[in-house]
This record gives sequence, C-alpha cells and structure tokens, in this order.
Amino acid sequence: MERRTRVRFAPSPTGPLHMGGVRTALYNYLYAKQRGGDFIIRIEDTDSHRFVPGAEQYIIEALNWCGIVPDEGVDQEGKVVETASDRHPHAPYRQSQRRPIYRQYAEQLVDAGWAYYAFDSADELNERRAAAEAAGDTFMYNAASRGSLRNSLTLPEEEVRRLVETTTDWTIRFKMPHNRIVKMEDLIRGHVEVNTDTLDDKVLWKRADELPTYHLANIVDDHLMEITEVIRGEEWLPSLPLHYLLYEAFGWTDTMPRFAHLSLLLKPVGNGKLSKRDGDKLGFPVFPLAWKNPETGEVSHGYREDGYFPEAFVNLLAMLGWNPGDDRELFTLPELVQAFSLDKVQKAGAKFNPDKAKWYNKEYLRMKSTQELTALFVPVLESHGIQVVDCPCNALTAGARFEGFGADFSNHIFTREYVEAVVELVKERGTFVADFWDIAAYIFVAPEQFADFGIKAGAGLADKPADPNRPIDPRAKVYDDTATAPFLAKDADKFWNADNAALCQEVCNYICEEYKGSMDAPVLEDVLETYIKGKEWPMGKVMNSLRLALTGAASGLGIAAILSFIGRAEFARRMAFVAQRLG
RNA sequence: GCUCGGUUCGUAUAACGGUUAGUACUCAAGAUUCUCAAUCUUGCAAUAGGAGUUCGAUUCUCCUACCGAGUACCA
Repeated sequence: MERRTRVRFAPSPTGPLHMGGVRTALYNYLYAKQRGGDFIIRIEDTDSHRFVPGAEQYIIEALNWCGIVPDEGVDQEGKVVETASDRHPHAPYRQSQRRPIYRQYAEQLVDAGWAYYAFDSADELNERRAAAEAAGDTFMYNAASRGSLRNSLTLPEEEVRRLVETTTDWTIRFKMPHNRIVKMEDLIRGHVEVNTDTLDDKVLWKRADELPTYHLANIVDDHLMEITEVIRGEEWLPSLPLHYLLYEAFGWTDTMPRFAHLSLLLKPVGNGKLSKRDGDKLGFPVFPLAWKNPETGEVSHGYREDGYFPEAFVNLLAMLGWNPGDDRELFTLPELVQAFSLDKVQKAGAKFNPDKAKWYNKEYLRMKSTQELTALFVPVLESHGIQVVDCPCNALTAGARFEGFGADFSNHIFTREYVEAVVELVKERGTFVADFWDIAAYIFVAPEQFADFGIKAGAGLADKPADPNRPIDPRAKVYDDTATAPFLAKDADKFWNADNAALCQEVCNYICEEYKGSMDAPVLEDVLETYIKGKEWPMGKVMNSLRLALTGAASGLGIAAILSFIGRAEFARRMAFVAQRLG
C-alpha cells in the first residue's frame, strides 16, 4: 500500500546550477535517503531556445562534488545511471529524449474536454496583452477571453481539423475551469486555496517543436516515474493549482505526489534573491563550481575552486532554512540524512551569510587530518615554487641543510614530514588550505621585504614623516615624536632599532654557536626565555625584533616554533640579511 | 495592478498560549601570549505596527505596512 519514496530534482540546463538549486537538490536527496527511497535527476530541457552547452554536465558534476548522487538519472557522459535493482522502466531521464511520449497525453486531455487547440500566434497574443495593459488591465487567456480567440472552442470543427493537420504553429492549452476553488496542501506551508478565475489557460504542448511545456512534461513524467513527493522552489507555488487540476484531468489524483515548496535564498544585504552580482560584489561564490560562460568567456567563482570543502558547503546549505530542532550546527551528509525533516524547513526566505559560510569551512578544516590537509597544501606550495619530496635522501642536493625535519632553503626543497609539521602548526589559524601559505610562507622562504616595523595599518598615526636619524630603512614609518605618537614610537622601538638589532644578533650567536641542545619548539622556548631574561633584556623587544628579522612581519607564529623549523643555519643567514638590509 | 506566499537580535534560527525570549555567526571588551591568530570569559542586540480572542499572545484571528514569487508557445 505504502509506495516507495521517489523524489526528483529536475533542473533546466540553461546555465550553471545556483547554490539555491543545490539546496533544493540536497533537500530532495535527504528526504529520499532518510526514507530509504530513490533520488532521481531529470533534465528538463524542453526549451530548445535556452539550451546552454555544458550546463547539464556542470549540474551533474556539481551535485557529484557535493556527494548528492542520483539513484536514477544521467551520468556525466549522459548515460543512464544503473542500479542493481532496477532495469529503468523510467528512462530516459532527459525530456528532450522523451518527446514522443507527450503529444498523446496532451491530446487525451483535448478529447476529455480538459484542453483545446489554440491557433493564435504569439504576435497576436502579445498585441492583446499590450492593448489590455494600455487600457489599464491585464489580458488573460482564460474563461473570460477564450471565447473571442481563435481556438477549437470557437472555430468550426472542419476548420480546426484543417489547421491542426496543415499548420505547425498551434498549441494545446489547458481549459482552466471557471470559478472553482482549488484546495491544496503543501508539506511546508499547509493549506492553500486559489480561485481558478485568477489563473490562465496555460500552453501544454507546442506543435512548432513538438515539445511539451514545463507543466505538462512535469506532471506526465512525475506520474510515469512514480514520484511520491515534489520538493521544489517557491517560484512554483503559483502554478500548483494548475498541477492539481492536471492530475485530476488525467485521473491520477490517487497517485498524485505530495508537494513541498521551498523558500528562496536571499542576498546578504538589501532585498531580493541571491544573484551572481551579489557574489561578485561581496566576494563570495554563488555557484558550487567555477563556471565559464561559453558565450562571453566570463568566469564565475565556485565554492570548490575558492577552497571550500564539499562537506562545509553542503552543511551550510542545509542550515539555510532548516534546523535540526536543537543547537547542533555541524552535520555530515549521513548525519543530515538522519536529522532532516521537512516540517523543520523555514517558510520565509533565508538571507545568505558569507561570514557563516567561512566559519563552516574553518570548522571542517580543523576536523581534517594533517595528512589530508598536507596533500591539499602541496599544490599550493608548488604554485609558489616550492618542491615537496617524500624522501629526504635522494632529492636534496649535497650541502642541503637539515635541522630536524629536512629542508633545503637554497633549493626550495622540503620533505613531506616538514610540510606536515607546518600544517600541524598552522591548521588552527586558517579558514582555507590556501591560507596556510599566507600564514607560514616565511617558514619556506626567507623574507625580502620588511614590514613598517610592525606598526599596524590603520593605527591612525601611521603617516608621520620618518625621522632621518632614527629609521634604519627609508621605507619604514618610524616615529620618535613621543608627544604626538607615543604609542607608535614605543611600538616601533619594540620592533627594530640599533639596540634591538644588537640584542638579536647576540641571541642568534648564542643559539647558533654556543647552544648545542634541542631545536624543538618547547625546549627552545625555555632556552630563549632563560637566556633573554638572564641578560635582563626586555622579552617583548627582543622577540618582536627577532620576528621582524625572521619573517619580515610584525605578527605571526611563535619565535621558538619558527626557529624549530628553519634551524640554526637559516637563522644566521636571515640575521645577516636583515643586518645588511636594515642596519 | 491582480493572485499567492512570507515577517523573532545586523544574519541564520530556538521557544506545548505562561521563559529574565535561548543558541550560532558577526561585532566589542577582558583574560592569556614574545606579537598576531586561536582559545576562554563577558557584553551589545529581536518578537514589523494596530486591533481582537484569552486570566495570559512571539505563538490563534483580522487589518495595515513592508519583503518575495507568479502573472510567457521559460523553467
């Protein structure tokens, strides 16, 4: 008695799939999997004018990346997806390939008095619309007007037959009943009623290309494919009465699917639905994968290419308009399957929040293993001219300097172990894998530029002219006017000046020549502290100056950690460089 | 215009008709540190407006406002 759950995602291949579309597909998938049912992808390509090459493949690939894989549908090569249990009585899954199916259904409706042939040309109808609009009202092709138009209800039978047989630009239209209240149930919105007089006689089938419109194809295919629930975007709610009536007209009410209409994804700021433009403006992708417009060549960002994990993308999408009923926010796909419920889906549209999206990625990044992150980081390193080798023995040149992990600074070669240790150190600090480079580039490459002595941009006082006596580098913004910029003068002092330089050099000499112990970060940390405090030097000054010398920056990783990576020889080299550069 | 849908901190959301209206993101402050980040603590901040039903309304009803969708031989 209970039918097997079967839902479908039915995109139109008119362009790349928008993240809102992915969410719709996701909800369908979750609903089906939770009930042990089937998730089907059906390509609705009945509009021959709007076909975009590559769009269908894009859609499949995008869903695939998210882990939303169909039980039935087409794969990336356009082949029918096979499952063990099923010989696909429902195929094909592309509506353009189902063309022969639809005409008979449309004519069945004509025979039953639920539809009629319409011979009005598009131009004629546009004229009527324009005229009505000029007169201040709206033209609708329905009970009120169909009696005065050219169709099989007004023309003599002979004429109708002649036109149907000899001309090719007619359509079959649904004969919307007059003054009937259609009562509908939506799984998310509850009871909805509409009077049919506010609806028009929709075109169901077009003789010109012998294709159905969405409405006919949708009902026929959902019926033939034994769909039990239709979960789709809110934009379809206004045509739900038509769909109800079509099921009635076909006599399929007993197997009519249940409907759920999802609210839209809205732009982060202002009003309106999320669009590509918002993404460009605010710097976040609106598409799952990057997309190159085949006509303009324009490339749009994708979550995948921007460094998002598919798990994070799926998770954040799921939480946009749905909640589990408790405070949990992190869900894997299988967990979502478990927890999902249509009655926890929000009725109102959800504004997309790019900050929260990043937060999700950060959370998933932290959950990844160091090995996995390293594998993703290696290509980033390579793009910066760094070579990563699996074994330190052969690949490093003679004279390569090793300290701990294995690094050859002069030839930009590092072992995987070294990279893994770096990842371990920085994984808490990034949102994307690519951030690791920004955080830790100086672990691989010595700095050539030095920050403005650590003075924070935006500190508000950073535009004073440099004192010719104090600064060591003409580019540096250093201040000694303690009356007007005491904070900055003090801070600049902390980072670099002749005194600090001397102290740093002493630290370097000590570590590189006298100190023979371990270069492990925790040990080194104690050693440095003991040494500096023993000399009664100010920790802050020395450490920050060292950081500037070693990294070129005023902020970043701990000094001991940095030294534990670069080792004594590189330490000495960088000190020599900074001395020559900054004096 | 008409039809349908929607409205809780800036955002996403929670709250049997009874709560000091909760949580997360963002933001701010403090703690910590050699700096930054992370972390921890604290804080800012909401029931669109008006009637009605009720002992009691974020929750139910109606009106207004605002937002969205649809109004194609597009999906």
